[in-house]
Amino acid sequence: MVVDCKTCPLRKAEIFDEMTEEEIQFMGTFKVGETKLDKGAQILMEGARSPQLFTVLRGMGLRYKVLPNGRRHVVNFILPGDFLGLQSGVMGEMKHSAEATTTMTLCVFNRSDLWTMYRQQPQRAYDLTWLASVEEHFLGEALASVGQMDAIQRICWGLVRFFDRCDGLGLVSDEACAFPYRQQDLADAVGLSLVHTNKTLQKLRDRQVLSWQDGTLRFLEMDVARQLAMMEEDSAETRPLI
Amino acid sequence: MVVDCKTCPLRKAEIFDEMTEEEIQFMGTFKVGETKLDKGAQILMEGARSPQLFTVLRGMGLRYKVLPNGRRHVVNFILPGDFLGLQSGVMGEMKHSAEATTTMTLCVFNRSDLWTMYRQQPQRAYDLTWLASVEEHFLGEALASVGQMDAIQRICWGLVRFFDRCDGLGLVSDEACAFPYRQQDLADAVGLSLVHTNKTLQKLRDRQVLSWQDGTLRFLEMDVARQLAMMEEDSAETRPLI
DNA sequence: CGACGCGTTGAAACTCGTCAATTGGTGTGG
DNA sequence: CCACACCAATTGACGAGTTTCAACGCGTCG
Repeated sequence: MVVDCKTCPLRKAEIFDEMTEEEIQFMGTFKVGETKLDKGAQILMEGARSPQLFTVLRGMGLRYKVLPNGRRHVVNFILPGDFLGLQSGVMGEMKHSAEATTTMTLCVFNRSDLWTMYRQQPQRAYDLTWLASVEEHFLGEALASVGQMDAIQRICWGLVRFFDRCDGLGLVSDEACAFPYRQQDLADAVGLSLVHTNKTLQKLRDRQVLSWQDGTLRFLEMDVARQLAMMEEDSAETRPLI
Repeated sequence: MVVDCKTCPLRKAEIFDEMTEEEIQFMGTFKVGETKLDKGAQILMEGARSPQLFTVLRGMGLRYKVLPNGRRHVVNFILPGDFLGLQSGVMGEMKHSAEATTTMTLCVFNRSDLWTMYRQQPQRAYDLTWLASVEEHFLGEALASVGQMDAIQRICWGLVRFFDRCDGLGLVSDEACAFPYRQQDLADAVGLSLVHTNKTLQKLRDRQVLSWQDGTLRFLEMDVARQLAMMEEDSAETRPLI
């Protein structure tokens, strides 16, 4: 039942870089197993020193931080191909938590092998830095979005961003993609209250910009949504897959 | 006039990891020169493909993004020891701009030597990933702060964070540190309007939590400020210096 | 001297958060 | 099979927090 890296279905997605035979070979030895998680399960906990790193093979989840006052901020949505635990890998402990929103399957790697990778596979090491940089870039955009936009713009931004990521992974069919989260999750991601998020979604539905029901997200007027979100057309740059 | 890596004054700061002789040696060959910038000068421009990377030797600045609607978000304040241009180094182009707030001196590296570093100095490569991870961590905190806190909390968060960074660099003396920015910069960093930032600062002054005048920041009640910012005591973890 | 940048202040308008109550769907136990 | 609890989505009302507009003071610079 375990997926062999050689035939990993994720690599087919257009968003990922090509990999050499040698790299695939190496990833095969790096991977030590798979984990299957039920929906709602915790993947990582803030402050934990997990000895393991993961790549999401199937399913969706979310990363979040909980503030001392009890409020939660959703840092990002987790999609297939995402690499989890890099912070604990290099910094010693996780700086945020992660949980499964749907059932998920994760490829498991040993943190202790990370250093081997840096010595023996400089290209893969470079890719890891790349990933961290991409994440930094994303968080920078999220920060600008939450800091400078109003409710409608932020909601559009969050949903368009999610849609584009799904698109790159080939998860969009018929102009629609799965969005298995609750309104509360979206609210915590863009820094709005649940009630206001709900009312803003209502406006976007009324204006025929998008629809979201039964866990399915669909943009009826993508160009309007992009304009509201102040995002360019998805650039379709490729990125590494670990 | 050019500082030799062997005698780099920055390395003395307690916040930075110890470096081996070999690493210092390598950095000496990696460094190709220095640049001095006047206040207000652009360091990096969003979208640019700079062939150079920098480490801040002296001075302060800020990183920011400009949104299509003209609004600006200050992503972070730039302090000595910060490494600039990693995104353009690994991803091809900068995802934000940076400018000097005071006069600055930068160590200059060639982007083309980065790959050599990955092949020959895995420890330094690892450090680069660490840096990107730290930055990601910081942005995650900023995101949670801007997304979930009110004005007083956000302002405290931004200023305490800055103060702690200065502290780690040995830039705090007499309980005070330099803060050479405008209120507008702080406002753009925490996602508030200039006017409201001003009034919130007034409250913090009235409550005797902090003072900020003539470019000098001082906390009169640091524990109150930390509580408002919902931050723990500064953990004094060390980090690599590139 | 006048222009300009930055900090400051007051008032009005508005966005957004909180409180409260309702609906519909789902699962569980009697 | 129904009663009940529970969760997510929804809606209305109200008030707090923030933004925007406008004006003024102060210092610097040409």
